[in-house]
Amino acid sequence: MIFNNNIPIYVQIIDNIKKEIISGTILPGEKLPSTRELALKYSINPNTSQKIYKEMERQNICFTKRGLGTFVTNDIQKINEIRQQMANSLIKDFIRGMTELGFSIEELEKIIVNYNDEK
Amino acid sequence: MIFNNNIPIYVQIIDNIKKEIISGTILPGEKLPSTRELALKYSINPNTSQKIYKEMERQNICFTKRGLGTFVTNDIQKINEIRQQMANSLIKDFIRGMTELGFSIEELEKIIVNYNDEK
Amino acid sequence: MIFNNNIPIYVQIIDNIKKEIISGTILPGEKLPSTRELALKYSINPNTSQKIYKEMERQNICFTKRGLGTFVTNDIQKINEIRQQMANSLIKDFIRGMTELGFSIEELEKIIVNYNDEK
Amino acid sequence: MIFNNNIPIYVQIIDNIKKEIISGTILPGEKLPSTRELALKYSINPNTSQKIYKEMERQNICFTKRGLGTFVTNDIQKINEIRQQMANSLIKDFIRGMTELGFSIEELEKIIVNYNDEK
DNA sequence: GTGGTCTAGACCACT
DNA sequence: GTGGTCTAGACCACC
Repeated sequence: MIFNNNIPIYVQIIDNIKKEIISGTILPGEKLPSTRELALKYSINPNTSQKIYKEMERQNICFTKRGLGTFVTNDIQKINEIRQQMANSLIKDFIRGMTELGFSIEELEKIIVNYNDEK
Repeated sequence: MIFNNNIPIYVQIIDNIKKEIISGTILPGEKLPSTRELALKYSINPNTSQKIYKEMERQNICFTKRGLGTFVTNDIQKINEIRQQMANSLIKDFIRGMTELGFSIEELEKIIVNYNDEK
Repeated sequence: MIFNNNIPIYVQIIDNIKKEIISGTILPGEKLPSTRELALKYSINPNTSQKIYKEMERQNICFTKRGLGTFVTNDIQKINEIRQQMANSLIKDFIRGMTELGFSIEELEKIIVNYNDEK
Repeated sequence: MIFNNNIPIYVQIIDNIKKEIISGTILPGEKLPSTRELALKYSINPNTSQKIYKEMERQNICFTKRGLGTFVTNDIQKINEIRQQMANSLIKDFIRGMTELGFSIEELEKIIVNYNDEK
């Protein structure tokens, strides 16, 4: 994984893990890698792994069982909620940004449709 | 102007000025405020103004005449190019983000159309 | 290091570091001194160090790992390219300047040869 | 004339006029343009013209006759001296720069010879 | 008055 | 400890 230097690494990895959870690559209730494994996987410092799980726990995306590891939440509702949150944030940013650049919603529709056709 | 604490002030102001140029609030070739004026306008330090103009110059958005001031580029092509660049970046991020969350392009179309209707 | 008062200190130091990289005093991929160390080394303000590394990064001479430090590029090709660029710029300026003063290329050859002999 | 933003305009113009004198475009004893004419010619501020002549006078390149204008020195020796000065400065900078980049004098000879052949 | 450079020093997030 | 940002304020050359 290549990191964008302007966004904290831990935020980028959290985002990545969230997407794996939402897309089903990681299932609800599944055990996440240990902090050491995570550190190896992403070539980061174990301290950063720690920070990642701590922050995800704070967001109720996962929970820790002492001596067993960190697990993805079982709450499917919560997972859907996260998906919706992330989507809304993307949509809002996109539309706000584009209208500030002088694009109308009608133009945005065309752009999306054309984008589909190009592919 | 209210600043988002997670993004450097100078980046936010650059974005703002770019939008003023794109929207025609500031015309091609027009003189931009002096670094001191800019500092007053946004309640920032003149050093930050300096950083803003230097970075914009690096992006060929403006140029400097020694002792006279900083001016928006006369190159209208360049201004259009910036608008397109900013738009493309927004579009790419949006579509990539949404598809990673499992949305299809068709769904994106519906979201945009609905967004329009809601208003 | 003694600074020439007519050229910004940060430009002179960049030039110096570039030469250290080209000559192999600093190796590709090697960690550069921290901004604070650089500040001490050259008796400059840490802000000036910052400016130096930022500009060098812009020129793809080095890259930054957050919280770890600034490193010389690993791209040996790039380093050779910089050497060639710096050389070409010197050659061009020299020949243009001398021909403007009315020297022919033949005369330049003689000057260089004599310069060698004088030593 | 296109100015390099990193060198004072007045220095660039002085350099340019010196070259015109050395190359014979402007003859010894010839009247130079008035400050106003010079300002028009180079699209600069008359203050800058003033500064240019003042500095050239200081270097004994020209002299002023009250009410008549500014004239190039009649002293051909002086003109040759300036030529030699400018040349020496170019040569010194070139050789110093190139040796710092690791080029030997022999290589410099080849570069100059090849440069000739390319043309 | 204008931008460019620099110092001094602070605060922050990241590793 | 590392870089990144920012403030405060100074000095300079240039136009």
